[in-house]
Amino acid sequence: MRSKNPELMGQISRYIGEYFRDHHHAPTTREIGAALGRSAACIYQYLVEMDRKGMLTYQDGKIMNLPKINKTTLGYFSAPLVGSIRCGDPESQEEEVELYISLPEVIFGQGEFYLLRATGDSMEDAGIGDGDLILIRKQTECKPGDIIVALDENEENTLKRYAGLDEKNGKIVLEYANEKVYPGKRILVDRLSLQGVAKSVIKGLG
Amino acid sequence: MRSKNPELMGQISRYIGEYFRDHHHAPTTREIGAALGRSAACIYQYLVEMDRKGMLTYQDGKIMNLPKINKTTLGYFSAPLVGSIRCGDPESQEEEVELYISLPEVIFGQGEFYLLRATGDSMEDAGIGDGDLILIRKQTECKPGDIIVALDENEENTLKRYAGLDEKNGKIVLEYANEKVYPGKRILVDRLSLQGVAKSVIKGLG
DNA sequence: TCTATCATAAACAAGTTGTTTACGATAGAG
DNA sequence: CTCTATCGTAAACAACTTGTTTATGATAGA
Repeated sequence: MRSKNPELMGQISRYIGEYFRDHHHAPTTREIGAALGRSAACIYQYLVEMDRKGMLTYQDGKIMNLPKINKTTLGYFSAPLVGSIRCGDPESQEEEVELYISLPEVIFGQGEFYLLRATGDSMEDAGIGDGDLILIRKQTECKPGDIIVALDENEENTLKRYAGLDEKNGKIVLEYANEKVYPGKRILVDRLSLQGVAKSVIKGLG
Repeated sequence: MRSKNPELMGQISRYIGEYFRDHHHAPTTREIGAALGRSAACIYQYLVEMDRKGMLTYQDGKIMNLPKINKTTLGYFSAPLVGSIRCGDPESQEEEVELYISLPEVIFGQGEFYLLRATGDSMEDAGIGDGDLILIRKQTECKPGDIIVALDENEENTLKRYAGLDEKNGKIVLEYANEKVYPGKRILVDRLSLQGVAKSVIKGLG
C-alpha cells in the first residue's frame, strides 16, 4: 500500500500561493508540474485529491479558494504619475504622463487617483515632506482639514489644507501646514476649483 | 477612395494602454474587437497598419512598444502584511500571514519586503505615525540613521533608529525619534538581530 | 456608375488547456 | 521473496483560444 506524497501536496499548495501573489491568477497544471519536476497529469490528480480533502476548490479545471490567498484577489487600480505639482488639470496633461502605476485597493482605497510628487515644505506638519509621493483621489467635494489639490484664482495648482469658509467675508480659507516655517500662514480665496483630495502619502526613507 | 478610420486607431491605442495598465499584458485581437464593437480581423488589420505607421510594434502576434506604456511593464513584488510589529521572526509567522500585497518596484525599489503597521508614537520625527504602514526590506546590514526592525536582547521585535556603536562600551545604540515625548531617549544593547530596514512609509490621510 | 478598399464572418492552423488512458515503477503486505 | 495496488509518467484526446487568411458584402469617393 503506497500513500500519496504529503510533501508534494504542500509544495503544490505553496507554489500556487506564490504564483497567485505574483500573477493575480492561478497557474496551469503544466506550469505547476514544470516548477516541481512532475507531470501535468500528476499535478491534476493531486489537485483533485486536494479538492476532495478540502485543501482547495478545484472545479472546471479552475483552482479556487486556496486558503490565505482568496483575499489577495482584491482589486488594483492604476494611477498616473503626473510629476510634480504644477499648473493645469492633470487630466489634460495626459499626453505627458509617461508612467502608470498599479496600486492595491486594500491599502489605498477605491476611486480615481493620480500620483504627484510634493515639492517644498509647506505641508510638513501633515506628514508630507519634500519629495514624498502623494496619492490624490479625484473628487469635487472636500471637508475642513483635508489636504487638497486645487486651482486657485491665478490658475495655479496648489497643495494646501482646506480650512473651510470664513463666515465674515465668505472667502475660502487655505492653510499651510508647517508652523515652524510659516506660522499661522493662511490664504483667502474667493473661488477654488477642486482637483482632488490627498488620501495617502508615500515617504521614501534613506 | 476610402481611408482607414483614424478615430478607431486612436481608440485601439487607448484601449491597449488602459488594458495594459490593468492587466500588465496586452489584450487579444478579439478582446479589443469586442470592446470596440469590431471584428477580430478588423483589429488585426489595424494593428498591422499601426505597426507599419510606427504607432506600435506588432510582431508574431504580440503587441509591443506602445508609447507611454513600455515603462509600465516594470516589475512588481509581493509583500506579506504581517500585522503590527510584534515578537518573532516575520518569516516564522508565515502561517499567520493572511494578505499578500503586490507593489511596484518603480516606487518601492527591489528586494524582499514585508509590510507592518506601526503602533505608538516613538518614531514621530521620522515621519512614522501611529497606524502607518511601514515597508521593511529584509537585510542583515544597516547604517547609522536607518530605521530598523530588530530583535533585541529580550527577543522583542522593535522599530527604532540605529545610531551606531558606542565607542566607549561597545554597545549598540538605538534611538527613539520623537523629541517631544521621548527627548534624547536612547537604548543600549549588546547584541541585536537585524530583521530589516524600513524603506518606505505609507500614511493614510483622513 | 463603378471600383478600390473597408469591414465582416467564417474558416484555418497552431498552441494551450484540462483530462483520460495505458503502462512502467515501486512501496508495502503477505 | 513475491505479488499487487497504486503512484507517477508519457502520450493522446478534445475543447478552447489565439493569430491569421480568405471569401464576401458594404460603401465612400472618383
